[in-house]
Amino acid sequence: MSTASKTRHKYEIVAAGIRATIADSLGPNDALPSERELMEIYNVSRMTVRAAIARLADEGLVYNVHGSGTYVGSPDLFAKAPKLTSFTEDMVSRGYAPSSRVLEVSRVAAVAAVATRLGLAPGGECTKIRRLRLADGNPMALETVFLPGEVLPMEEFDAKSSLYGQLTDRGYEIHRAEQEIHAVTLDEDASGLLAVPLGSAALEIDRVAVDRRGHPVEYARTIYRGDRYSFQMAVSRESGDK
Amino acid sequence: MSTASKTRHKYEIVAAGIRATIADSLGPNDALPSERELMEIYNVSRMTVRAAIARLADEGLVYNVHGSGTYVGSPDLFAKAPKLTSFTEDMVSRGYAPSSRVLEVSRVAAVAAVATRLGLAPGGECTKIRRLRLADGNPMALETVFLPGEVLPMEEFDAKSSLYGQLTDRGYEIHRAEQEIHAVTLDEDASGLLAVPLGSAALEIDRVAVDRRGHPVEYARTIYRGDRYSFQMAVSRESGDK
DNA sequence: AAGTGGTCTAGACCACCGC
DNA sequence: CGGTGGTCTAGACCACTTC
Repeated sequence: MSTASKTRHKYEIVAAGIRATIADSLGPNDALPSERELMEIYNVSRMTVRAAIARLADEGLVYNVHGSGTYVGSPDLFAKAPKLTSFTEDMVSRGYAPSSRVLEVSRVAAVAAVATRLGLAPGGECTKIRRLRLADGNPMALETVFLPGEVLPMEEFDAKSSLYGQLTDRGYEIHRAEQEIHAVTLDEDASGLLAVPLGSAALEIDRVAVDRRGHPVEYARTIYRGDRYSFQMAVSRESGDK
Repeated sequence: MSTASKTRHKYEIVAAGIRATIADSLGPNDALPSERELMEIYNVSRMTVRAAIARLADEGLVYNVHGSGTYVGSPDLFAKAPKLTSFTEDMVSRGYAPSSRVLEVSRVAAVAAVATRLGLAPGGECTKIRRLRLADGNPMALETVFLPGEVLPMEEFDAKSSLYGQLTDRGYEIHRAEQEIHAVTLDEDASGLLAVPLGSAALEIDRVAVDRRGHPVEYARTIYRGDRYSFQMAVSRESGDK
């Protein structure tokens, strides 16, 4: 209730209003008022209504049926659109209390695999941060992050605050990322840190994050305990050209 | 070249034109003509130009910078938007020749886990299809699909043609899905079929696919060999409410 | 036939970027 | 400051669904 009043744009106001209507009085697959009705309700033009609905549809909250109407989506499919989140954000959204134990902060020369992903010359300077990530105090993941030296020199890293926040403050706002998800079995080192048996299954997520202009900002390799973590996402058919 | 001429809408024509321009003469991070220039080039209104650009931006082909311009995206991030694909489509896009060996087709009563996901009453009738999926003739994945009985009775299943195609033909077009990705270790049965050692790591992808109205059409559990398969996707920040 | 969402026009002003 | 994308209006016609 009484959400932030930071709604600058009209379509945000309309979207918030529709959200509230759904929460108050609509269930899955119920029809929303028609776009023309919404125009009158919110006293805006149709394009503004459509911008608001498009936003909600992106989230999976509603869906359109041409010639019929706009409907409330199924609750299972809410808010699962693949989104780029930090470990902290991810854990909070899952209902865990996140914390960290820093294992290593160092300045290293990029090996080929890292240099390629970060667009650096081989041997280029980068900052390496290795952290054990905890959820509700128990090991959840083992994360190794590489950042180009100029993005965040190791001396400037503050282990106590959000890495993404620090990057944003320094003018490197992450915009999108490419991720690759593998299944791996844990070696002695990783299984010890994650407190699971040697040979346990784990999800390894490799991520190259870039800023709005496509310049690499971060290469992160995170190994999640297979028994505690699964990756969830909603996908839709046709997002491509056809 | 000389793509299909089925471009009914103006924004599709504009999008195709921009695509061609990029392919012909632009590289990553080059600027597109401004929206107002594109209006004149294609003789359309600005909203139509923006609809075309929005489509291309969805695909990751271009990105906008407020106050500056629209630019060509980095090739690494092309066409990786998480998309709902069948195994066959997925393998083809990865450059493999897909094939299948049907292990089981049967009519079963839905156990609780299946009934819940498909929105059926417990014990409701459904069709179960279990297939070994091959890529270039070698085992890649083990797939178990459950379909509500009325969606596809087991007698009607044609092992030789695409399941998704059969569903579409019967009026059950899949629109979106929720997926959950786990890391697992393979038991004796699965490791034997997939031709890898017992205890190997594998990716298990559980998927509930629904039609445009949110009705479940398919529940599929697919176990991919960890040594051959990884899941790749591009994600962007902010797709949610803020 | 009536109502719905989908596309489209021809304008307008605002917010942001870079010189 | 001029140019860019972002939002917005007030209309219009088309394609589709529903009765």
